[in-house]
Amino acid sequence: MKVKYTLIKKDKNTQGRLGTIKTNYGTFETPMFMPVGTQATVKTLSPEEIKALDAGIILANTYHLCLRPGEDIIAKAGGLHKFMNYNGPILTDSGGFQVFSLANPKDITEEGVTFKSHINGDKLFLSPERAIEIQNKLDSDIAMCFDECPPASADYNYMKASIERTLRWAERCQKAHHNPQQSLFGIVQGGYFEDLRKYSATQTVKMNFDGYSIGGVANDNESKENMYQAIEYSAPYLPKDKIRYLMGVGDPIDIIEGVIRGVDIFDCVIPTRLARHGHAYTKRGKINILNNKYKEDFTPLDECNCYTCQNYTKSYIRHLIVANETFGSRLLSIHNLNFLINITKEIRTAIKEDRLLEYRDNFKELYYGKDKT
RNA sequence: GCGGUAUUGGUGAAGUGGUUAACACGCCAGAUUGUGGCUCUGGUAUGCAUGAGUUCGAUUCUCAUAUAUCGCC
Repeated sequence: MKVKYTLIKKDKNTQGRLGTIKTNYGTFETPMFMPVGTQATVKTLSPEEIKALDAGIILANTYHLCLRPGEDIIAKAGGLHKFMNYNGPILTDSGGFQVFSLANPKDITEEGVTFKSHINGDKLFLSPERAIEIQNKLDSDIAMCFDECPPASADYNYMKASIERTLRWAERCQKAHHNPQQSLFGIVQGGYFEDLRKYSATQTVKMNFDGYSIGGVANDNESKENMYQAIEYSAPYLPKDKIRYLMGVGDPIDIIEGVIRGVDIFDCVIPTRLARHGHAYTKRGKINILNNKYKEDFTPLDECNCYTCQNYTKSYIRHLIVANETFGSRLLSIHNLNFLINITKEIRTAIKEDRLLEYRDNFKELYYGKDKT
C-alpha cells in the first residue's frame, strides 16, 4: 500500500502541522526527523539503536546502493528492509543530488546524467527510468523522483530550464514506477525565484504524487533567510492532505522554522557527521567535545534522556574521540539524533497547544544565548 | 682519561652570515545542511643547549662549558 498522511491538527498561528504517516512498516507522527543511512546503515548505529531513538523513518540512497552492492543483490536479499534488518519505514533518495554533488564530470542531457563513480571511476548513467528501476528493486516505502539539483547560485534562465526538465523527468519517473507497495514523491525546485518555485510546485502537484518534497535549499552556503524564503515560495502550493518533505535540512533551528512554514519531515547528514567530528548538540548550543575544557568534565553532554547521556560523561566521550575509537562516534550519533528527534517531539506538543512560535523563541534564546537570535 | 660527532618547539626534524626558522605529527580553536567514515580551514619556537667572542649583523663562524653518543686506552 501507499503511504497515507493524516492531518490531525494545524497550529493556530503558523503553518505548523501535526499529523501521522501510515506505512507498511508502521505508523509514525509528524513533524519528524529522518536519520540518514546512505549505505543501508545509519553510520555507527545498529537497527535496534535506531528504533530506540523513536526515529519514525530513515533514509537510504539510490546512488550509493546501486554502485555498491548493486540493487540486484539487495533485491535478491528480499529488499532493503530485510537486507539491513530494519523493519521500520525507509525512504530512498533518487541519486539526483549525489550525481550533482559528487559525481563528475557532469554531463546532463534530456535523457539523463552521465557521471563517474566515486568508487572506481566507472562511467555510469542515471536517468529517471533507471533511478526508479533501482528504487523499485530496493523496495523502499517511499521513492523520490530523479531531479536536477542545480546550485542555488544558478541564474534565472538556467534555473527555469532546469525545473522544466525536472518536470519532464518527474513524468517519466511516474510512468516508470511499477511497485504498488512503494510511494513516489515529486520534488519542487526553483532556487530563490518566487515565480519558479510557484510554477515548479503547482506543475508537480498536478501530476498527483503520493507526497512532495522541497529540494535545492541546502546545497550552497546560502543564508538561512534565503532558505526560509524558498520554503515560503513552495509550501503554500502543496496539497494539505499530502506529506511535505524538506530535503537535506536538519540544523535544529531550521527544523523548527521549516515546520512553522508547513513542512512535515526532514532529513540531514549533519547530526551524524558532527558526531563523527566530535560535536554534540545541547539545549545551550552546539559544543565541540574536543575542547580542552571537557577533559575532566564528568557530567553528561546535556540534560537528556538518551542512552549516551544516561550512561557516559563528556570526559569519557572526549577521550574516545581523541583516541579515534568508533564507540565515541556512536555515542555522539545516538545523542545528536536523539536531540533532533526530541525537538520534533517537542514541536508536536507545541502544535497541540498552539504555541509553536513561543516554543521557537524559547528554544532560540537558550540555544544561541540571549545576545544572538 | 684521550679523540670524533651532535645539541633547533610538546615530538620527529629541514635550514640560512641579513626581511615573518620549511615540513610533518601533536596540541589549541573553527567549519560541516537530499554523507566520498577519521575530512577541511586557521593558530601554535620573540627563538635554534649555556656563556663569551668575531662581525654593521649570528641559530648559522670561533672558543669555553654542559649534556648526549661513538671509538680508543
